Amino acid sequence: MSTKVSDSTIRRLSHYLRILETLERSGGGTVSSTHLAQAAGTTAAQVRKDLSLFGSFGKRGLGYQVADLGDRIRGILGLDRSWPVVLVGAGRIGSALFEYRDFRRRGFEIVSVLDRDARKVGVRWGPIEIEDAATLEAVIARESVEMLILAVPAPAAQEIVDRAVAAGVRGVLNFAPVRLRTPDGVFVHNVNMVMELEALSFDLTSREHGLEVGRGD
Amino acid sequence: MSTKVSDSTIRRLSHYLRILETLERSGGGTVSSTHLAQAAGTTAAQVRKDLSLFGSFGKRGLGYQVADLGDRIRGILGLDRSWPVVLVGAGRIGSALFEYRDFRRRGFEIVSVLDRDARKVGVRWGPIEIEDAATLEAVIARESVEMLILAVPAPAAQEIVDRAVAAGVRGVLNFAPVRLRTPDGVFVHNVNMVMELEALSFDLTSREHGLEVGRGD
DNA sequence: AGGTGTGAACACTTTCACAGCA
DNA sequence: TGCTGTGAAAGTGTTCACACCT
Repeated sequence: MSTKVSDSTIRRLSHYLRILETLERSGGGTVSSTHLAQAAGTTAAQVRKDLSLFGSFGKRGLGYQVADLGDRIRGILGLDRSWPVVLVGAGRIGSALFEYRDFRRRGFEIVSVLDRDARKVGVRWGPIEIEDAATLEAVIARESVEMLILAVPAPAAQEIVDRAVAAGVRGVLNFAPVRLRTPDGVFVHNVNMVMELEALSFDLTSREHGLEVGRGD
Repeated sequence: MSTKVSDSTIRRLSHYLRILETLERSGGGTVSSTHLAQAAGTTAAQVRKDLSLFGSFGKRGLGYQVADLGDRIRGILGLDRSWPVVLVGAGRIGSALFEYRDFRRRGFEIVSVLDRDARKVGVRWGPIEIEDAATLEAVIARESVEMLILAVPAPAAQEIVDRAVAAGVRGVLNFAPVRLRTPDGVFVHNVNMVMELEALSFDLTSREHGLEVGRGD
């Protein structure tokens, strides 16, 4: 029960959860791995393998209880609680993230926004007032924050992370296009939109040159 | 030369390219796979394997010519051209993406922004005027666009994609939290920020329960 | 010596196929 | 019968180790 769990499995669990929540809203009942797989764009065997890494949640012949499975996955992912998050960087991306409703809906609450720019410090964003990035450590302590969203320019990113980690942060969602160095026990997930467009560019380019991938006609 | 190339390889190529461009700016010369690997956070063997999928770009005993390797990777990724892109959705995320400088820097140019909301249509964003989403097909034809950035609410996403694909779009960067259905030959890459936070939540939660991962002390 | 290119070994992930319970 | 849970097989991706070129 404490073996290595792959990143893809976690992403799929997150996806299953989204589907289960839709089902919860429209009544509940039970789902089969086949149904979940179809909705998530994977296979029934994959769904069962993913879940079986954490326990036996279904009933043979019946499937999974929608509400129960939802609870289980929330438990696995650590979503049966609320996560206070600090956002560093009040630029365009930071602002979009701050307004992003789905974060709060899932229990991630941005409790403080910091920026280095003196012209931004003090500005109100809804219920929050932008604070000086110099006070990062104090804010992390004050809010007991373990997660940080980093939306600052690349050159500033590493310094902020170093300070945040020293102040107790253990997880970072990084939007800056740099590979951050962190000690063991600190987790970084990167969102790099340029990289995604480049992957798309590759897909379109290779197809043009005529790869196999198949259309058939 | 036309074998299957994994997604991870493409992402790493994109990363190598970023490093090479930094090196280009600071003089050029040559790099070894070891050096590249270190900067990209991977292994020398991995770098060589990745590159060898596309050809032999290095000189034994010497390494890779920085400028040349950059050109090669740009060629592989299809970045030796400019890509016109249509952005659908002029909300918070759309706006942040529109202002995102790194897109243009890499040859992705947002040539048109569309929105369904009549109050947004006609609004100027710098050199561009927001157009009505109803004209999607016309815009795609007019601008000869093959790539779409989707930043609309989840319920609207599938319809936009269907229409865009029918009008000739072959690649979509999707920010809506839904699995899009597309025909063969159309590529979709998803950016799901909630999913990333949930993965972080899992990381932090599992560590708390005491997994192996190792800190040692 | 120094560093690439690559087959072979290894590790990890996904799929298969079926035993077993409701 | 229907659908889960899971070992075993197949498939993918990564690392090793070394021949070979400069």
